[in-house]
Amino acid sequence: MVSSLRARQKEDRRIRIVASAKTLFEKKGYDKTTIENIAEAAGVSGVTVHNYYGTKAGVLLALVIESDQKLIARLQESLPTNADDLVALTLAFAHTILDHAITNLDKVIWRQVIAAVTTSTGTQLSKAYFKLDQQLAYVLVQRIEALQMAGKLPATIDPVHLGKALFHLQNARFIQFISSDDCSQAEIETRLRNDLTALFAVPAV
Amino acid sequence: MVSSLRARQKEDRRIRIVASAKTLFEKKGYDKTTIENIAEAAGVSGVTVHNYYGTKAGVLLALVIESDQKLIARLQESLPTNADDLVALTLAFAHTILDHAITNLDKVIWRQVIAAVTTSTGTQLSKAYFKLDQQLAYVLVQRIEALQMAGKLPATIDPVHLGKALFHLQNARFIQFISSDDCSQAEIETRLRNDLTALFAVPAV
DNA sequence: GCAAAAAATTTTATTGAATAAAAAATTTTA
DNA sequence: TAAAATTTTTTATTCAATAAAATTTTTTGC
Repeated sequence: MVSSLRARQKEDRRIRIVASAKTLFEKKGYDKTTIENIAEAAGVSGVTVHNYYGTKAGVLLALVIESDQKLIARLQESLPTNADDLVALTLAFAHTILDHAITNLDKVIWRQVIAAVTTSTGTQLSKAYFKLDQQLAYVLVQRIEALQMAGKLPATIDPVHLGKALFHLQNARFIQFISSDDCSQAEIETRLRNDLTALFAVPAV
Repeated sequence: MVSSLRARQKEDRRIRIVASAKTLFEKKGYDKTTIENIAEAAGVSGVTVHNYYGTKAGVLLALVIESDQKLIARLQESLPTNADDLVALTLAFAHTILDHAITNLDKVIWRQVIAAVTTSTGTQLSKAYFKLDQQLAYVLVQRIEALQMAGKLPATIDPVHLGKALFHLQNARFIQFISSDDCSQAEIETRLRNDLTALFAVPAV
């Protein structure tokens, strides 16, 4: 048997639960959507939703993981391999991420995502999320390597260290972006630019 | 009246609630401590705890804000004004913060703090928390200014931008530290050092 | 093809967070 | 000291989360 009836049914339910949740979160908002609402829309019992995803935030995380996989694909093809410099590259990277985030979910929901990821350390879903974060960072690392190959960065720099540092900085600004209702995308990109300008002006010891 | 009886009683209750919560969180852990437990220990009703702090996480936040005020004081006197270079300064800054964090609360509780801060955007408590974060960042800015005055940093650099960037990076690593049970303080400090070394090796455009 | 075994879902029940409204108690103030 | 104002407590409800028992459905062995 390639995949048992049971496995197919399970997969089916997973898909229905996540799809129903996405629709409801968008329509009613995260807080006003109950597990029971999701369960009803998906045609399962509330306890089944818990059995599958543990918590309401777990369902949200599953949904974000799906969307993040698309983001990585988008970054891998759209992020230029021949950027002029590191500032331009990092800003393009951040721009794509912010853009993707805000077109998919609103800030209130993203806050729940951050909260869910930090509190549910150790679970399958949070591990999957962190893995995607690593993949995201690695896209940047690859472009930095290309930049270095093109002679636009000193050969002494470790691209992995640099990529991770820039990713963390971008991520910190991302969290700041979603944490405040009145912080525009343009504003956060300006701040990131200021970060980079200041950091790169520091001479190596 | 300097302070009415009512105001004094209110302040008294606040103190009792936060103190009881701290004791209980340490003894039983955050999850196993109920609002009712805290209320009982503080000699008030459960609803009063809600009226005062909104949520259980709100009580935790109040407790962290207290502790963070001490941290700022500690940093202001102990963080050297005559550091050798920016790497040493930033690492000393991070070290003090990590040290303070881990001696006051365990990682599991810190995760709840991060979650609470991100989800409760707009509340009094989260505003107070962000304000302390700013003060923390400003301590670093001041030391960077001193470094610049001493001729150890180019005069063209904006100390505010640089300080904020470094604070965000430090904060990102702090969150990574508390997000994993098997990530030592030494390990995170090494990572931060790698971040800084890589970033400062990038030439200005 | 059928019956026993295995697996998964649903039902049922409980705890605790969060919130709202009414009731009760206490402090203020006139 | 009595009325007014404020605050806490009581009471009640919704929903997340979890556990255990009961039920249904799929597998598997014959």
